[in-house]
Amino acid sequence: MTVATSDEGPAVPVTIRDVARASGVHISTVSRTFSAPHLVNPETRVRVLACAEDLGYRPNRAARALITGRTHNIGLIIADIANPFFPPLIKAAESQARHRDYHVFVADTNEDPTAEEELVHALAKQVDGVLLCSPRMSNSLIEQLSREVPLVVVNRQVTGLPCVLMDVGQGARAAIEHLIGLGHRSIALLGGPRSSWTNREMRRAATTAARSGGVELTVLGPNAPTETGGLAVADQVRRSGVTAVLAYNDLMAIGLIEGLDALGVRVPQEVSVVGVDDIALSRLTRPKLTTVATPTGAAGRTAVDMLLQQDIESPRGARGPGAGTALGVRRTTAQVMLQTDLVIRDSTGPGPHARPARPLAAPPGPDPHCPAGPGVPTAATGDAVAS
Amino acid sequence: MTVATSDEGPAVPVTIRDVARASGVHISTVSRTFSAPHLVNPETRVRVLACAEDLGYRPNRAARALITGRTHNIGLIIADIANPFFPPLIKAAESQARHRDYHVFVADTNEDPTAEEELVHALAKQVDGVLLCSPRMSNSLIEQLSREVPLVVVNRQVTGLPCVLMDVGQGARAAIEHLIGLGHRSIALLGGPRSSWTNREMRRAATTAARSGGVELTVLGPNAPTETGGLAVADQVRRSGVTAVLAYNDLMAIGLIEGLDALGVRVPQEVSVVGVDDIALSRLTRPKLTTVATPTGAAGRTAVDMLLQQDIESPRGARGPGAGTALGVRRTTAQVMLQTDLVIRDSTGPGPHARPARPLAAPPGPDPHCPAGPGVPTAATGDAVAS
DNA sequence: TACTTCACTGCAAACCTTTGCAGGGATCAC
DNA sequence: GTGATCCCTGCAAAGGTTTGCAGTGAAGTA
Repeated sequence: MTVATSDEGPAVPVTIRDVARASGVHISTVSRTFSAPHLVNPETRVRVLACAEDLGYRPNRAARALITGRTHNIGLIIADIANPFFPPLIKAAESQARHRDYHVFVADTNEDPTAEEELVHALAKQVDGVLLCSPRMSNSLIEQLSREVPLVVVNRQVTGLPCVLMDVGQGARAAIEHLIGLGHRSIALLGGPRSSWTNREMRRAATTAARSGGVELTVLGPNAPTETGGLAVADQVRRSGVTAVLAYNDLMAIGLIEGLDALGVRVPQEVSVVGVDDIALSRLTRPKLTTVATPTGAAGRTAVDMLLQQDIESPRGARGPGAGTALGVRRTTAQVMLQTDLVIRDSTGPGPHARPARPLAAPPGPDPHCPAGPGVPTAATGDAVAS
Repeated sequence: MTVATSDEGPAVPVTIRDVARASGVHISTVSRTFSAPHLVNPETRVRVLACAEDLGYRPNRAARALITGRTHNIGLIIADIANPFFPPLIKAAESQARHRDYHVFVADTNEDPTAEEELVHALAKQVDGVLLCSPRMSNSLIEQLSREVPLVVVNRQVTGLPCVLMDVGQGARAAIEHLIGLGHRSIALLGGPRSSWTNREMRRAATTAARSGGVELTVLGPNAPTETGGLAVADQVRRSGVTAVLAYNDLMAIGLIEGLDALGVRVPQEVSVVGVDDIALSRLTRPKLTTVATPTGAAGRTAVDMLLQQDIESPRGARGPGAGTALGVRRTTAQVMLQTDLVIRDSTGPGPHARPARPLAAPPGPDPHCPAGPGVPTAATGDAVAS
C-alpha cells in the first residue's frame, strides 16, 4: 500500500459569482449565458464562456433544482440488482432518459421493503420522479409515497398510479399449456416472494390453466427468487413426483436444474423445467432454458416515458395562486400491460409415457375436462394485490 | 390499457415554513428539531414533530445540502451493470454506506468514456463523492474531474488519487502457472477492452509468467468483455491450436466455452479455460469454471471507506478565510491492492500427452528455462496506464 | 436584591442559482 | 426632434434550509 499526499484536491468550488466577477458582468448575465444563451449579447457570451472555462465553472445542479423545481434526474429503485432480469431494464431506461436529457440514478433495496421506503424519501427531492421496480412494500405505502414524489410502478398494479405490467399471467398459461401438450399431468409451480405481484398473477393463471387442462398443479413456496432458492427446493421437487416445473423466474429455474442434476435427476428427460424472464444466461446453460420472455427493455422505456409525460404536464412545486390550498395536481395515470412470449428451448421435453417413476407421486387429478383448452383470460382484471 | 384520472397527485410540497406556522414557532426551531433536537425544549419538540407528521413534512435534502455542503449520497459509476462482476461490489458498497448513513446512487455508462465524464459532472454537486469503477476514460481526464468532486477509483491506477486495485497480475500468474503445471505448452490470453487497466496488468503478468515457464503465449484481442465477446473468438481459439486459454473475465470464458462447444471442441478435454472474477454464475455452468476470484465485496467496502475518510477530513466547500485563495485542500491519497485467488474447478484439465491434436498448432517455445518458477512480483509497481 | 448562568428561541445572513421586472442605450420611423 | 421599439443587462426576490449571534426569561448564587 502506497500513501501519498497531494494538494491537487478538489479546488475551492467556483460559483456563478466568481465567473461574474472575472468577466465583469452581473451574475444574472452569467446565469443566462448558460440557461438562456439567446438573451445575451454574443460578445458578452463568449467572454463569459471563456471565463467560465478558465475557472472551471460548472453550474450547481442542486441549487438550480431548488429554484426551477426540476433536477433532470430519475430515480430507479430495484429489488435486487444481482438479478440479471434488471440490467436490460435499467439500460433501456437510461437510454430513453438520456434522449430526453435526463440522468438515471439506480438504487438497490436487497428485497427489503424498509430500504425501499427509505430510498424513496432519500431520492424524493433529488429527482423528478421515481421508477419503482418489483416493489416489495405494500400498495398503501406506495400510494402514500406517491404524494411525496411522482412514481411509476413496474411489475405491480397499484390503482391510481401509473403502472407498467408484464403479462406473466398469459405467459404462465402458455407455459402450462406447453407442458400439458407435452404430456405432463403433474406439474409444480415454484413460487417467488410472497409480496410479489408477479407471483400472484402467475399462480392465479397457472392454477386456472392447469384446472382447465385437467392436470394437477402443486404450488411450492414462497421461495427466494434466486439460484439458491431454486437449488433449495430441488429435493422437494423430486419427492413431489411432478414431471414438470414452472419456476417463478429463470434464476430459480437454473438453480433447480443444478439441484436436480446433483440429485441425479435429468432435465428434461425426467423433469421438464420452465423459467420466466429469458435472461441472457438462459441461452447459455445446458440444457438451454425454456422460458417465458418478458419485455424488460420495453418496460424500462415505457416507464420512463410515462414518468416524463406526467412530469411535464404538472410542473413540480407549483403552489396554487390562492396561497397553498392543499389541492393536489390533477394528472392522468395509465396502466400498460406488455405481452410476454414463451420461448421453447431444451429444458422441456415429453412427459412420462407411463406414470411418474418416483414412488411418492400423488395420484393424478380426478376429473380431466378438456385436454388443452385455452384458459379464461385473466389479464388486466386484477385488483390491488400484495398486501 | 386502462386510463384513469385522479387528483391524488403529489400534494403541494410542505416546507419547514408550513410546519413553523402550524406549530407557532420560528423556522429555525423547526430546523433544529430535526438536525439538533437536543437544542430544543422537549415540549416544543413533540409539538413540532406532531405538526410535521401531520402535514407530512420531510426536510428537503437538496436545500439542506446546499448549505451544509454534504448530501450524504455517494455516486457509483460502473462500466456495465449487466456484468455480474459488479453487483456484489455495488451491494457491498451500499451496505457499507448505509452503516455510515449514506445512500448510494448507481449509474451505468455502457463502457462509454463520454457517458462517464458526463455522469461525473451530473453527479458532482448531488453527491459527496464518486466511486469510479473500471473507468474507460483517460487518466488525465480522471485527474481533472477529481478537482470537481472527490473521487475514488476502482480497478485503475491513477497517481495522486485514492485507488482500490485487485491484484489481477498475481491472479494471471497463478492461472498461467496452474496451466503450465497441467502440462499445457501453448496458451492464449483473451484480452478485454483496450482502455482497461486490468487488461494491461493481466497481459503483463501473463507474459512474464509464460516466459519464465518457457511456454508460448498468444494474445487475442482486444475483445468486448462479454459472453458475446468470448463466443466470437471461439473459432480463432480453435484455429490457433492452443490447448489452454486465460480469459479477461468469466463472462468471456463462459461465452468461449459455449462457442467451443458449438464447434465440437470439448472443455476441458481438448481445451482448458480459465476465467477471472469468480462470478456466481461460474459455479453453475457446466463444466464449472476455473477462475481467478477477485475480492469484489472488499473492493466496494474499501472504496466507500476511503471516500468517506477523505471526505470527512476535508469538509466540502470550505472557502479559505482569505477570501477564496485558490489553494486546494490538502488530503491524503492511499492506494490499496487486494489479493486474488485461483479457484480450480472443472474447466481446466491436463494438457495434451502428445502434441496438440489440431494441425495448425504453432511449435512450442524454443527455450524452456525453469519448469514453473514463480514470476517476478509485479504488484503495485505499475505506473499510470491506459492512456 | 443583584448578578451570573443556563436553556431555549428568534433573527437574519448565507448557500447558488433562476427569473420577472425595469432601466439604459441604440435604432428606427415619422 | 420625439416617440416607439428592441436588445441587452442589472436588480432583487425567491427557493428551503442551516447556523452564528443575540435576546428572553427563569433558575441559581451570593
